[in-house]
Amino acid sequence: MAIQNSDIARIFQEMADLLDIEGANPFRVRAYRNAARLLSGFSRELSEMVAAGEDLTELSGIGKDLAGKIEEIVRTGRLPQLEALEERLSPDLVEMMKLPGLGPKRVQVIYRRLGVSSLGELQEAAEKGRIRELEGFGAKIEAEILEGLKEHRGGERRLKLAEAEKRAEPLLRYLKAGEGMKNVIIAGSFRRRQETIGDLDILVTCRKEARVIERFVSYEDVRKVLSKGGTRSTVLLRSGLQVDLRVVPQVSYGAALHYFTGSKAHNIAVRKRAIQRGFKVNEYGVYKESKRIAGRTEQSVYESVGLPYIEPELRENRGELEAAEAGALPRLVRLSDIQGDLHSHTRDTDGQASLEEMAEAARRKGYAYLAVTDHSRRVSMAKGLDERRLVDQMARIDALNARFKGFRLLKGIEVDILRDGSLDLPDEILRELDLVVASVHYDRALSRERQTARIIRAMDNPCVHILAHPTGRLIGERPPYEMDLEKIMQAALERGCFLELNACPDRLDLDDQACREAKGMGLRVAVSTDAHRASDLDFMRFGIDQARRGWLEPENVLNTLPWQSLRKALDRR
DNA sequence: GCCGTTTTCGGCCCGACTGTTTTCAGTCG
Repeated sequence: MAIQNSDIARIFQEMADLLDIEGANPFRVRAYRNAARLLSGFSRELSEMVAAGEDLTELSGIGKDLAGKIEEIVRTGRLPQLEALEERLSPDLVEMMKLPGLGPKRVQVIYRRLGVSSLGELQEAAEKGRIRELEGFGAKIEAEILEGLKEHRGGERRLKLAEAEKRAEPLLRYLKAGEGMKNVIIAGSFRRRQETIGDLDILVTCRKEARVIERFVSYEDVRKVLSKGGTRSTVLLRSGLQVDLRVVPQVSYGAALHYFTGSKAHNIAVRKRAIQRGFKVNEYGVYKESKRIAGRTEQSVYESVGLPYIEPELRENRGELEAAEAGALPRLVRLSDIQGDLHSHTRDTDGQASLEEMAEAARRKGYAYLAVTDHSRRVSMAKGLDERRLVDQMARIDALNARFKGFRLLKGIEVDILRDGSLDLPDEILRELDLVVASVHYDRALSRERQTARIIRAMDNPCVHILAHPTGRLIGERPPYEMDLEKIMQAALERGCFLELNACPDRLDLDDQACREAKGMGLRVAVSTDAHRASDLDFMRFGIDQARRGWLEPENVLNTLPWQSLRKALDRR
């Protein structure tokens, strides 16, 4: 198994943490952290770039030294410098740094003075009251460490965006109902529409700052107030979700919104531009000397650094500033561009609504079409359709369509890709359908080579139009199966097939990086909900969020096409 | 360790809050 970018990123991250604890030059530490962040979100595999002899120092943040280390890791899977550091210190110290209240400096003191090098020893030292005796420590920090160790066992977890929305809505309603509240908005990764959320960052403008904070900490769902100041507070909700709230004056709203939306990397890049122009950007505004020259709106912040407005979904420092500079920002696809949904299920298999109910729900959305793509027979658990039942469903769809004007149900199937890459239903019947979506549900554990070959073989069949949930991942639960996605994308492009961005918030498969890669090679993506009930059609907006994070424009999305154009696009002959 | 329309040295994003101090260091985002 080749070294993946995430492996290299993890090694650099650990290097950074251990160097930090050791007291190394903080900028050297930052260089490792920057590199780790860069690599973890990088769409091409470094191992392939190394194999191709490409110059890694072309990447911003990677110099001669780090390029050499990357090559070494790709070649050997190891980094001797990290092993030497682990030898000198202890890999457990990295875990310690994740506890609240413990950063590199305090971990260093605990390690040096008490000889504590594991979480178990840390717990013992804290319980014996030895932490509080250390200089710069006290009873509070000691208690916090014990508390943190308890939480740590639960493991850190990020909420899926859809779950975060459910928790955020009542809190937002509660805050907005307060007296004198102007703007109340969730910033952070939530606003950037990242697929998972670590915490919520809420921004409020209001004249009476103290009142906002008071109202916030007295929300009924607050389990613990972690910090509380004049303009900022952090609480832990009963669900375990951490929420930060900041209050800023109205004149700073845009600057604060920009600041707290992030990402951190994007903000740093914007601030660097400001410095080059002799300005300073912080959460209160853009300043020349001590005079505020912008900050009421986000637009004004970008203008001050000579850029057009950049949509939150793009703010990851993955080239959006350069694109903005060049006037080449994408016109991101919007929910209103979507003409229909190309993946849905009914009661005939494992869905919960009838054909008619699904059609009505799609019509209410103003769609021009909805593809009914129930499972094929192999998925017996879901009562997958055989030929006879599929023919029966097709007849019922024809009957329904006769009643509709300006809308049609598309006759389709989600046909299983069998172990050898053949399809679960014969071509004769697949040819009769408007749309064939193919997907993998079984034999997920094949080798990378076999899985890739299997999927490409399925697309060799000219009946197949769309590869559904291409990587099979379930966010936070199941990793993608081993496969060469780039090769599959290339194969799809050559064959006139499309890949799906499954909009179900548990999947969001393809992810943002893959979408961007598809766009780069001219491969269109179908954003589909995989709805199993009428209300699931609303998942479309999560798909659109992810598509926007992947820089997709309307013309990169298959189902922005009206039916007649879509029909032509699906024609593989 | 990286980087360069103030370049190969000397910088590197910035402010709030907390706990432990008695003016500040460490952590966090």
